[in-house]
Amino acid sequence: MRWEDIDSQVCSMARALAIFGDRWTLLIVRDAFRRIRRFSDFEKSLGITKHRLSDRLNRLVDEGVMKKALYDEKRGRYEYRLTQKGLELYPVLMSVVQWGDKWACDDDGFPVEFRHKTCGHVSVPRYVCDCCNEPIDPRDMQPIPGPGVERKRARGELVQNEHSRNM
Amino acid sequence: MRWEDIDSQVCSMARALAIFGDRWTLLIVRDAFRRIRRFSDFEKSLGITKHRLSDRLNRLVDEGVMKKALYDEKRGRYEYRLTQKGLELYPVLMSVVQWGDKWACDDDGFPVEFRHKTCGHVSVPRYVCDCCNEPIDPRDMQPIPGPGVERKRARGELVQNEHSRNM
DNA sequence: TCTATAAGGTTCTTTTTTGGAACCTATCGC
DNA sequence: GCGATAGGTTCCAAAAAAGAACCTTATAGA
Repeated sequence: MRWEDIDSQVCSMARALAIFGDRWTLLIVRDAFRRIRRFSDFEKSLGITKHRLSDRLNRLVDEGVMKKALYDEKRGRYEYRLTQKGLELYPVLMSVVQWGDKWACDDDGFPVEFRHKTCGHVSVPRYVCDCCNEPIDPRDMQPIPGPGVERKRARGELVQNEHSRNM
Repeated sequence: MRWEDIDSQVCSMARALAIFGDRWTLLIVRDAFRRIRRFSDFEKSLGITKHRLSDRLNRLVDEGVMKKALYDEKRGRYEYRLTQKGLELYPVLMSVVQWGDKWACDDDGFPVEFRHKTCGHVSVPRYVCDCCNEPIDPRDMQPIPGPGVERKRARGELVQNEHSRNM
């Protein structure tokens, strides 16, 4: 399968990764969360080539993850900012950072921690069930087909077992 | 910067993405969570070429995210299973899936939901502060340098402002 | 006025990485 | 013996990425 067809899978993960699952995109989003907004600042921060950066920023704008905002009318200069769609990538970034802190760290320890302004403490956010508030253990999560699968199945659009690859 | 040097950044995210931030790896891990274990089953599920799959599985084993387990001594056949390091990618996958459910969905709705066996309810896990249990808003999280940055800075190893790209 | 510089790109060329298909090897069931 | 199966490897063409050079407009400074 070509990567560009990956989002044809009935799988939210495949469709999400079609947008940000390449080499640089998530690092660009990371920088955007760090309030980097201008082309040249992304360039300096990432060490990415202009070509690639231009391409990735445009793609993020096309996908609605970032938006351009004019900041210099004379020269037609735009900043790149996260949209709501982009802001909601925060849990993705946070979980990647936490995993990296634990498993891809050098001997000096993790590079950064976070203070939760609301309560004032250094926080290590955790994933909990929105119902019982208990931390999630993968073995306790049982996948069940949602509407996106049931409706397609009712219309006979799914090949055998395709519903089983729908995480 | 070459992608293969990306993990030299003092950034947990860059170092994590150096391991699983390419096109296929996270989809392979997804399948592993779905109890797919054998080469040919990954191949069928993903539509990836053998070449690529072999390469990615070996890399995951090298990185300690998966391990090989002999299941047919005669033929020297191995299964690929997640290690603890791999199992702890669950929040990453889950947050990607949730984002995809919300933002990369077709009109039929999300393909899958999850029942939390512990409490018996359909659950949408969320990130909360481990201190005050409130849901996390990105704007409330203030990054502060951790030991991985402070120690390097004390040894004079950081160039100006490098600590500021350490998420 | 002339020149230099900066931002935000685009173009060109070379390397790397993919995708796709064909091929290989050992064992098993018949 | 004969085809099927699992788990690869090899080869080649196509796509994507890296690196450098170049372009355009505007503004700052000599």
